[in-house]
Parts: sequence; C-alpha cells; structure tokens
Amino acid sequence: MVDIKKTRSSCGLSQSLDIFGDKWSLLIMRDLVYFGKETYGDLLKMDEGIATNVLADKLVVLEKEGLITKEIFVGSKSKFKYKLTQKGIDIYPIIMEIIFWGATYCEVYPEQKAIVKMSKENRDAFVQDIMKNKLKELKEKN
Amino acid sequence: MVDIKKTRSSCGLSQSLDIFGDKWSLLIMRDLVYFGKETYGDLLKMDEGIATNVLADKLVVLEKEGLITKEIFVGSKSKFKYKLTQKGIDIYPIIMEIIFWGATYCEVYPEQKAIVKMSKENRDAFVQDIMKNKLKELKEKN
DNA sequence: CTATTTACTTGCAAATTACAAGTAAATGCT
DNA sequence: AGCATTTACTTGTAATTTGCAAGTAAATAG
Repeated sequence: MVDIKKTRSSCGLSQSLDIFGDKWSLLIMRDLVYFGKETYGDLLKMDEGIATNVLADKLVVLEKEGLITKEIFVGSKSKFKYKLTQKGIDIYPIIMEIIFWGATYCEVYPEQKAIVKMSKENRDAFVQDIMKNKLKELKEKN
Repeated sequence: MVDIKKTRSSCGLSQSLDIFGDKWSLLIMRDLVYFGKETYGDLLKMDEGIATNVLADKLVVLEKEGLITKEIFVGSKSKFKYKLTQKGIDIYPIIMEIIFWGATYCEVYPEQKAIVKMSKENRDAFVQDIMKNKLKELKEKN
C-alpha cells in the first residue's frame, strides 16, 4: 500500500498547515525548541495538558515529516530522545511570530509579555540566536 | 448561559492556536489579506476546496474573535463583505513566515517560490508594505 | 416571472481529539 | 532477588470537528 500524501493545493501555506496546522504540533515544537524538552514524559507534562495518544500520534507525524528525530538515550534502553532537525528548527520563527501576536492580543503571563517586548526590539538577532544554539546542539550529535 | 472561553494555558502560543490553530483559518485569512477576497462566495472558491459549513463556521469564529468584520455590501442586500480588522491584519506576518518555511520545505508552485525569494531579501519592507495597504483600506471605511 | 446568484443551513458519515485505563519493558530500591 | 516505579506508550470509548451532498431562502438578472 503506497501512502499517497494528498496535498490540498500547491501553496506553501496549505502544505505547511497539512503538517503542523493543528492545536498541538506547534506546542510540541515550542517545548522542544524553547524549553529544551527531549523525552515523551517531559512533553507530556506541558502546561496545556496533552493527551497521551495525541502526543504519541503527533510525534510519529512530526518524525515522518522530518521535523524531529527519535533516538535511544545513551545509557538507558527505555528512554528515547526527541531532537529537532534543521527543518524543525526552522519552525522557530513561525512560533515566535505567533507569540508576538499573542502578546498583543491575548492575555498572556507578564513574563512572556516582557520577553516579547525585549525580543521584538531586536527580532532578528533574538530569533537567530536561539536557532544558532539549537543548530550547534544538532551538529554536536551527542 | 455565559460562554466561558477555556484557555489551555496563559501562553500566547496556545491561546493563539485556540483561535486559528486549525487547517482552515489561516487559509481564509490568506485569501482576505493576500488575494483581496471579500465575500463568502469568493472564499468558497479557494484552491483548497473548503466545505460550505466549515467556511460558515470559521467566519463566525473569526468574527467573534475580532479578526474580521461582516458588513452588508453597499447597493446589494444579499451580499456581505468580510473585512479584516487591525487584529486580523496583524496575522499577516505569521502567514508570511509559514509561506517562507513552505517555500523551503514543500513543493510549492514556482511563482510562489520566486515571490518568496524576492520578499525574503527585504522581509520587513515587504510585509509592512502589504500591511500598510490593508490598513489604509480599513481606515477608508467604504 | 422564471432562472440564477449569494449565503448560507441541515443531515449524516468519517476523521480527529479527549479522557480514562491498561500494558510492557527497563530501572531503582531494599 | 523481588517488588514498586518510571518510561513510553496502546487501547477503548465518548465527544468534537471536518467532509460531503443536498436543500433553502432571499435577492437580483434576464
């Protein structure tokens, strides 16, 4: 059985939304990029309370789409480590842009508002800094 | 009956995704911002083929969330005009960032790839230019 | 005055998400 | 060695969302 990927159109927006256009994927990516989470258990503890089966499903999709990789923890056979690929790291500017919007129009916690204010003043430097760090981690391939 | 909005967390990302984190909302916004569509019928014709009930539902949500307004067409009683608010226009940088990502990682049509390449070279100017135009339209309140 | 356009609503099937519980291998503790 | 716990899930079922086809009702067009 060939698994044909049905794209709704050849617009980059719709194709992207076919991958991460849901209520959970970007939150998972946020926790991986921003909060440095690495395991299923860590992700499960996210503030928003994701269901176990939804997390498991999304991780499979994100891996299949090449945004993350799954590898065995060194020294432990029962633990897996989810890591971002370059493709996954590149999602970060999108997340940041949404957080910027949210800081203006939603009632977010003051801490986030402050971070946003600070980072907006030098948007590119901020975004690129975090991405560079993630990329370095990725290349260190530990 | 008070309609309590249940937010999953006080993070701007999750709250934003509660509003437009689905497969359709941003495509509707794209057509309004980018392709200058204004009516239900125009939106229904989008390339991705949205179902009539889904479009109707999403328009209600987007209006309730203050991203768009609905007004009667001047000179026609059976037509409605959907227009972006400032809050809606501010979604544009998010859409653009996703299109940028899509241009790198999805198989988008060449035309879009070219536009992205051009606009990436001067990202801020490009995004702000479109937003300024939309804002001008909004303020002309015709 | 009939046909078409415009903006939907309705009904029902299919897919996705939510919630609770269970499982199975690995590890930690005594 | 043996039992409890951790880790990473799977399974089942209910609720919600989406997809598709059809219908409707007011307004306009010929």
